[in-house]
Amino acid sequence: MDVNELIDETISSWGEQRPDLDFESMRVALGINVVTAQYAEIYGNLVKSLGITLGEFDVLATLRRNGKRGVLTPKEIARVAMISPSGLTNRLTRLEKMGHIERQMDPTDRRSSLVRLTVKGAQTADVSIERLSEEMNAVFQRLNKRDLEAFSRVLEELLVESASRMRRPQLIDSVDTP
Amino acid sequence: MDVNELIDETISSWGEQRPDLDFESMRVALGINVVTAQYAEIYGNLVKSLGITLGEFDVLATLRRNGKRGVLTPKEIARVAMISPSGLTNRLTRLEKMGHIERQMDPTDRRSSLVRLTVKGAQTADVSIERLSEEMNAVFQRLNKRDLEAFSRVLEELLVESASRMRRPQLIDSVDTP
DNA sequence: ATCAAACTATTTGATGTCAAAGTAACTGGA
DNA sequence: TCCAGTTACTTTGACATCAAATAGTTTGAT
Repeated sequence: MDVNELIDETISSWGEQRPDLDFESMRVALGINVVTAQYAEIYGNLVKSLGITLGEFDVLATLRRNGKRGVLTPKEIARVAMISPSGLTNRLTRLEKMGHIERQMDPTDRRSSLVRLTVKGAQTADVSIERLSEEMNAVFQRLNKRDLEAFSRVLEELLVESASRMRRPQLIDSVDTP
Repeated sequence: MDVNELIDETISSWGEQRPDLDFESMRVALGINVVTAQYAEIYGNLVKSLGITLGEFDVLATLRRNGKRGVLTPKEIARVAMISPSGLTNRLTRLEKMGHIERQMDPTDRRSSLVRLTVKGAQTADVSIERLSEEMNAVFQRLNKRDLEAFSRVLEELLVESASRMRRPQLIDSVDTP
């Protein structure tokens, strides 16, 4: 069974079970989720053959965008790559073992360090971005230009909207816990 | 710094470093990723207060869509929820401990089992879907109807397109490995 | 009727992530 | 100068996930 049918089936069965609710937007929300998962796998496979994961590519790319031998602090990388400090430490450790980056002392702040791409790391980043951008362009150039513009507009609004809905209070109120 | 700016910055710095490549579609691809991550957090928080994760909700929802005391085999749940067999076993074990589901022997096939929602599980599924659909509708009703239609069209095409690009051969060809 | 192949769910082992605690270093007001 | 508070990264511990191996069951070809 095809993924679009799976989504259709989900929406229609919810409609039967809970006719009091409106599931119109859920179709879109489900679609976004599935699209993301599918392309994460596709893009992941493109860099897998270089021995890295998509998360590790993110780090290499962040450095590479800062120059051929890009240098950044872990803090800055974590901010741009939107990852937790501990997650970044692990990625850096793996990348260091693979010889893609080097960690140096920050001469101006001994708490901090400087992360630098090696030549190998820069090459890996370059090959990766070539493959990824080619794949992305191949996918998107097939789409209707006008629809794609509308798509981008909606994405931007969704991003802005999500920001305003992020931090909510969380209380434990399980259905059988008073 | 806002997420849209982060994406803009990423695209423009790639353009400087690799003017030979085309990053137009990458903006959209990045946007989809970030939108998904942000809403996963938002929706995750909505069910977190019920003591479950979004993945666990997926299982409860799959059962609930099959009836108030929905019954399905693990195999069928795994297919619809798009999760690995081992991942499902773990989710079922957690849900069983929480009292949301029961596992029974399948009388017609002793390799298999039947998973049934408890009353508590059905309640949790219902409260969850009410919150989630409300949140989704609140977000999407703000958007331009025509843009949203275009958005859905693009999503569908992306889903179809991804299917044809999924299974690719993978060889190790790291940049310094002959 | 037999048994090899296929199937279903679970276990195992490895990976990658995060939150929170820990370590070390910096900063600025008293 | 001192030191309380802040900052930067790492470590620890807990999870969730998957791929591969496993155990038990069913199926179908002979």
